Amino acid sequence: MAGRAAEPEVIWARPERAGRGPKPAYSRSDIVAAAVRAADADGIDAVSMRRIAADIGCGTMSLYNYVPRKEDLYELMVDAVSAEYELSEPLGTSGGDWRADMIDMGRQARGILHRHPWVIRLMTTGYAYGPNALRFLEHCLGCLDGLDLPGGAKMELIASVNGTVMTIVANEIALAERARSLPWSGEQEQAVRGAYLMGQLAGGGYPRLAAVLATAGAEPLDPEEVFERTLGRVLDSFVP
Amino acid sequence: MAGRAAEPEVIWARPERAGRGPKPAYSRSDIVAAAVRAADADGIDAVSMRRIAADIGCGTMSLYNYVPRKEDLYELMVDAVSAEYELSEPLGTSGGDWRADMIDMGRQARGILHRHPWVIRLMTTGYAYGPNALRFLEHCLGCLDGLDLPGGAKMELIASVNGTVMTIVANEIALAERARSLPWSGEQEQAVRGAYLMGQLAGGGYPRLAAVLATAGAEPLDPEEVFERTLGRVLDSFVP
DNA sequence: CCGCACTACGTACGGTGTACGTAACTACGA
DNA sequence: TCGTAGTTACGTACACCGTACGTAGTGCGG
Repeated sequence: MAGRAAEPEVIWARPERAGRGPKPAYSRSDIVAAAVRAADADGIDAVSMRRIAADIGCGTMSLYNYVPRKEDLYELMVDAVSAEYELSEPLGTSGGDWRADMIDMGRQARGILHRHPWVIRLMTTGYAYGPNALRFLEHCLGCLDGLDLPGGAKMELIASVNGTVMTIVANEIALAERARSLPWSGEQEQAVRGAYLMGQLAGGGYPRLAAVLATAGAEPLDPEEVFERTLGRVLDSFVP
Repeated sequence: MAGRAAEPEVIWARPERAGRGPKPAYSRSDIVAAAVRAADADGIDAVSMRRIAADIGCGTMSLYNYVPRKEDLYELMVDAVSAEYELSEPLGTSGGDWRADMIDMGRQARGILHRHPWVIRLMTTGYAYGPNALRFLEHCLGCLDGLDLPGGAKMELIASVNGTVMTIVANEIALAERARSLPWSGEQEQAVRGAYLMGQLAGGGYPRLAAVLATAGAEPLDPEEVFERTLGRVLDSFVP
């Protein structure tokens, strides 16, 4: 019997190497790195077991010795990417300014999500408790050490910052990511959708929306500015 | 030549019925309704062209006369579901209290997302400008009519409310949705993951996290309470 | 009334995740 | 020390996916 039974398990609790058989020719991190590379280059849908196996240079089914199911590979990918956080030790980089620390975390998260847009799709499907996620949480709690807030509220603050960053970046990259799976270019898509929207607005059925987009939509707003402002608002909402 | 060329187009601009040939046997809304039913019942991954065709009672490829690509079907599904908003006419239900109106919108959004959890996956991939989305935006702007805020800020407020609701509900249903694609039950999954987490916390590597979860995690917190509190914070962050 | 755009549908292609069987190899228990 | 159990690698096969393409029939616009 080759594969182990389909018992409930968590990938993090599964040892990478069992003591018995021949030495594995590859490693779990090789596989995850290849998957991340593929997703960065061609989107999450391009991550297939066959492609990764080809990249690594092994047979497709050999991967299942390292990763029991593709879902687990996703989970490993998300955690691998959250290793990119630079978590200054032992506390925040600002020497006690929790607000600056959380803004730094938000900016870092934004950078990570821009480098790996597929993370958004994966994270909305659930997993967020790998080793690196735990280190991240612990670090954030450390930054909030001096803050006079109950523990639950601190967790909510961290979750709000993360969630806000994710939705903002999701908006920022929506068009670009969507264009990846389309048979035409992103510019064409934007043009066609813009034309449709303008046509609808010209119809007069949405007067307020038309007014807002006519004035505010005249010059496109700076993404950095929106990001900083929104993040600031989130923090203010916890400690005004 | 049967299919039309792969030119950039938006599903909303494509007329459902062209004047020339025989009367279509089905309708776009039939197909979308079947897709929504399938997604509600078995998750978004269960929505396949073959299954919908079987539900409808037609050949698989006939669907492509109504929906050029599956992505467009997704877009139609999202908009179909946003028709479930009850948008009181002509303004908010509260006679000028924008705060109550936006809270109502948030609660309705939460209900919709709980009824159709797959919407979260689809919306993070982009499309949000179908007819019902436009009606929703226009309505929200109407609710904010009396509010002294620039148009851009109003749009940010609406986006923040929507984004917040989405991330909250994503967390609320993460486990349940994840369990759908697993070969074991959600309870087993939760048990195994909880055990792993407890083991990690017991290791002493995450003292602050362990402390927070030990006190705050003793009795599980009420989702309604978290939702209302978070939503309130978002509104406060715009107009304190 | 003719022609053509449109409908419906079957077949087929290239892709997916992964169950299962086989053969080689190694570390442990006796 | 040696047999054997468990692990590794990998090929084959299955069921499913989206959809390109071809064909036949239908009914409106010129």
